[in-house]
Amino acid sequence: VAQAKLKSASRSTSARRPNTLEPDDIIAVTLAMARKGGLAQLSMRRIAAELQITATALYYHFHDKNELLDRVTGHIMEAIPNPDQRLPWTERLRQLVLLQMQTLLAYPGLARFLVHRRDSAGALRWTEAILEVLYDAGFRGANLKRALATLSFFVHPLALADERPRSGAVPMIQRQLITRRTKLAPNKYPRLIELLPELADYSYDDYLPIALDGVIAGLASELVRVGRTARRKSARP
Amino acid sequence: VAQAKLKSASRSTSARRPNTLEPDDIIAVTLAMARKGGLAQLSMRRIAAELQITATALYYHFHDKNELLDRVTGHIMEAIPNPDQRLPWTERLRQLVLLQMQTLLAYPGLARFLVHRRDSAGALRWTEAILEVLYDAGFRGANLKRALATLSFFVHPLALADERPRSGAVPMIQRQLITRRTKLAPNKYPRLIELLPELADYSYDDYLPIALDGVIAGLASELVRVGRTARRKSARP
DNA sequence: ACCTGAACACCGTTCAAGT
DNA sequence: ACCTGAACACCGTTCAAGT
Repeated sequence: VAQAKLKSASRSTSARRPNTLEPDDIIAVTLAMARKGGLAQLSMRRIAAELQITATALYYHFHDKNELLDRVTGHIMEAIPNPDQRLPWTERLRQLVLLQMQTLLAYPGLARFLVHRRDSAGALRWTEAILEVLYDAGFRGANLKRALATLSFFVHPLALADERPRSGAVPMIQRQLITRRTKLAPNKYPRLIELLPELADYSYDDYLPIALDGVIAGLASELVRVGRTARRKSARP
Repeated sequence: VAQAKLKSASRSTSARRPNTLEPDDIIAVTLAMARKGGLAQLSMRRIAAELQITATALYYHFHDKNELLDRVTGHIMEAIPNPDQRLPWTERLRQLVLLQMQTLLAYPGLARFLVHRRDSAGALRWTEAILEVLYDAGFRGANLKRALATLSFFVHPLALADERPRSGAVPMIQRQLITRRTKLAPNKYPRLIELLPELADYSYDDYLPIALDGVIAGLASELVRVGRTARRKSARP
């Protein structure tokens, strides 16, 4: 969808000079590459090769790699649809955060870029989307800050990774690997060894929605408490 | 502390051949470099230069960079002290997680390495330390899994970064940067612009303990609910 | 205006060769 | 046993030169 928009935009602006390489073409190609292998795998030389130009030519259109990635990640984050506004805010927030996290996992290196460049288009879009839901839910002032912070600290560990996992469900504690390791140091990880049978091979994906529900429930209880206090205050005078 | 332990270990094993470079010497030097600039800044060539050898010499002592970093990060994570066991488990967990997070922030790139190598000594130490507290608190089986998962999803966003921030308190939403950006696209981030005055310049560090308390409170309520159910079940027959 | 080519200062890693 | 040196296949970026 985002790619199609880019293609038509470049075509209309380059109507007079059809064979000229436009910045939007570079972004579109980079976006396609990112979809396949994530951000971390992108290099100026690889992008240039895909475009059949030299790497240094890219520097004519963009000041540096960050500027190009800023544009690309902006498109990625803007492609995340906003959940239906008529849903209860808890469900709306749940859907939004799951979609955002899915996107961060689909593009390894994206989360790191957004944190590194907190003023990038993608980072602002992430914030804006969450603020829309929180505001409609009734969060204001200090509570809004707190809610935004709480959601900022809710990060899928695999969003830290630079490679896309080959299997769908990534086990947090992989019995094989741990067993090999712990055999080398049997008295270093007593609890881990003892609890391994009940912990082994559980995946992040299984517990993501559960953990998220916990976070949202916490936010909801904050909001209710604030609402009660506000009503009491306004009723007194 | 960890460095002193390494030094003496290498001295005792190399008593017969005092001028020989030991793997522990390499680890000690790498550890010192990591303390100054984080993991992300370490390269085989830089480590070798500090040791006054060639980069390729390192490959005689370690199979690859990951093996060296595995050892180094193991020492880093093992240097985190376990909180006093006599404390209430909620306080114990709070102290542990704050210390762990402080360590991850002190060594940019460490969090990413631990996620990338979930069977590394450092990653296992992280898990072991948390399991010790959760087990003593009374978490078992599915609840233990859930608690561990919940804590896994609690990640400081700046742990994703590769550079240590120069200033102590890093603002999540920096008024200057955002204002510059949003002026270029005034109708793209309506909520962000509207709420900027009340959101601006608040730091992650201010909200970290608050967010953590929320997570721990959630875990505690889980534990209480489970305890009640178990007592009811055992009282019935 | 738009792009190339050479160059610089980096990476991780392999491998034959030296002592 | 322990290390060097050359080499390979990469990086991001600058800058003079071409058309």
